[in-house]
Amino acid sequence: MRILLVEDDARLAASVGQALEAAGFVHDWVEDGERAWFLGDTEHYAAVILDLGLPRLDGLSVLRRWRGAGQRFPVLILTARGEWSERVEGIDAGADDYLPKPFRMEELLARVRALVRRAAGQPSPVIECGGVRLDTCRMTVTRDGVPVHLSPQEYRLACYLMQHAGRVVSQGELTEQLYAQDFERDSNAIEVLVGRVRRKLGSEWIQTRRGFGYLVEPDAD
Amino acid sequence: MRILLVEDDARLAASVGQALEAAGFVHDWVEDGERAWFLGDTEHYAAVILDLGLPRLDGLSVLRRWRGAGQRFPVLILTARGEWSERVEGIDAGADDYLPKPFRMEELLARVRALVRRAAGQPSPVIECGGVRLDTCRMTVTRDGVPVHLSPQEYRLACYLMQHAGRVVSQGELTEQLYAQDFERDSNAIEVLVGRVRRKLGSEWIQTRRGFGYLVEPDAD
DNA sequence: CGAGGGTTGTCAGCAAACCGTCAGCCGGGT
DNA sequence: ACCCGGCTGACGGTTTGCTGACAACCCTCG
Repeated sequence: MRILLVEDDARLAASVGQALEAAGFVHDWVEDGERAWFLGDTEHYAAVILDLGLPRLDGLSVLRRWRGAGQRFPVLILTARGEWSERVEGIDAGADDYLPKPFRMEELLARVRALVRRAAGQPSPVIECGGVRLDTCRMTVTRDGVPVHLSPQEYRLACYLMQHAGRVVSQGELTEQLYAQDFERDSNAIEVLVGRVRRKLGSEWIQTRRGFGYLVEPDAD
Repeated sequence: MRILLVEDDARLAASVGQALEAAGFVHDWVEDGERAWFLGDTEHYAAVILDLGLPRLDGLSVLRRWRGAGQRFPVLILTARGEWSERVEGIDAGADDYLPKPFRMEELLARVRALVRRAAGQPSPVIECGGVRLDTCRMTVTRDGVPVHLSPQEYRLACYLMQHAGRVVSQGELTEQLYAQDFERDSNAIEVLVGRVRRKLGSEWIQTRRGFGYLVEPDAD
């Protein structure tokens, strides 16, 4: 689950980044609007955390450019003061959520989780597919009611596949979501990871669509 | 666009209702959690505005019940105090957004608009022609309900023909679609491919227009 | 500081699937 | 009958994905 963090205050960015990693997200951090615009336009993020006061290119302008270019990823806006007119402006510019500084790190994480979930069309924090239940708040996984221990990377893979259950997810997409941008392209790390998750959650749980990617079936509903 | 408003303060409900109507929404108003739960489960809403402090059945419980029952509509939570732990709890219970009282009516409307916009559905990813059903998300194909396995290239061919059902598609066009530009011109690869697909999906399914190309019939509708 | 356990990417070997090629066949239109 | 466009079965080189072993790395604990 890859997040773009746009924040020029290095200290704040560091603590947010740390919290994101601890919560199981991978993140890229940029400090100015120009670079944010470029990355948002070229990479594929599950969500963006966007500070409004930025050097070089203002946050709202970046957001409008993204939306103008058809980018759909959810955006959470951070700003120093909770001026309500600014909130409306931000939301109408295409933001999906708004958080005034100062904020509790827990709240930021909850909102990011909610955004990612919602963008994946999955409003509940507990996802269930084929006997596997994943609680995104507690970061726990059970299979047929039995707790299963997944390593962080395994958890991220299972989580992403479940959030996109019913859709084939390519290796490239997984690589983008699970690793930072400078990861070596032709590695079989994903295959190995899939193998490890299969061993824990059942070999049939992740299906292979040869030549296209992987798929987990959603529960009927 | 129908909105469910769950709010026990009659005065506030009236002014929110008025604002919603002015913004072009139709709304139903209920005052207690029991009735809210019932309506949310039986009617179909574009979004729900949910107050947390409710008589008879608490707002968070209502939300959890809805989500437990698989209801997907976006929910915006209202609550009297901006207690951060409550926000986290609400969002993790499956809410899509959160607004502390007191709030500006404009901000509420902006958020509701954003929620409705985001929840708007996508077109169906399933194509069907002559008993063959192709799911572009799962990349699966069934014939008369029976799953059929197609290789990547076969899948692409079937997909392209179905997307252009009712039209004759030439071999040249198929070559352009399925292969890189430098593909050898006088190869019978397409013919072989068509043959393989026919064996799996029925020999009549792809018709030959000698000298022109291939054709699959669209379903009448 | 070092041992030990857990995590995760790399690598090599393997099995299966994939897919273009080819040669020969078929069948309809002139 | 003849020809040309299309069909088909067989073949094998290549690609793809899976797996076990291994090593680097990062913890924690003694």
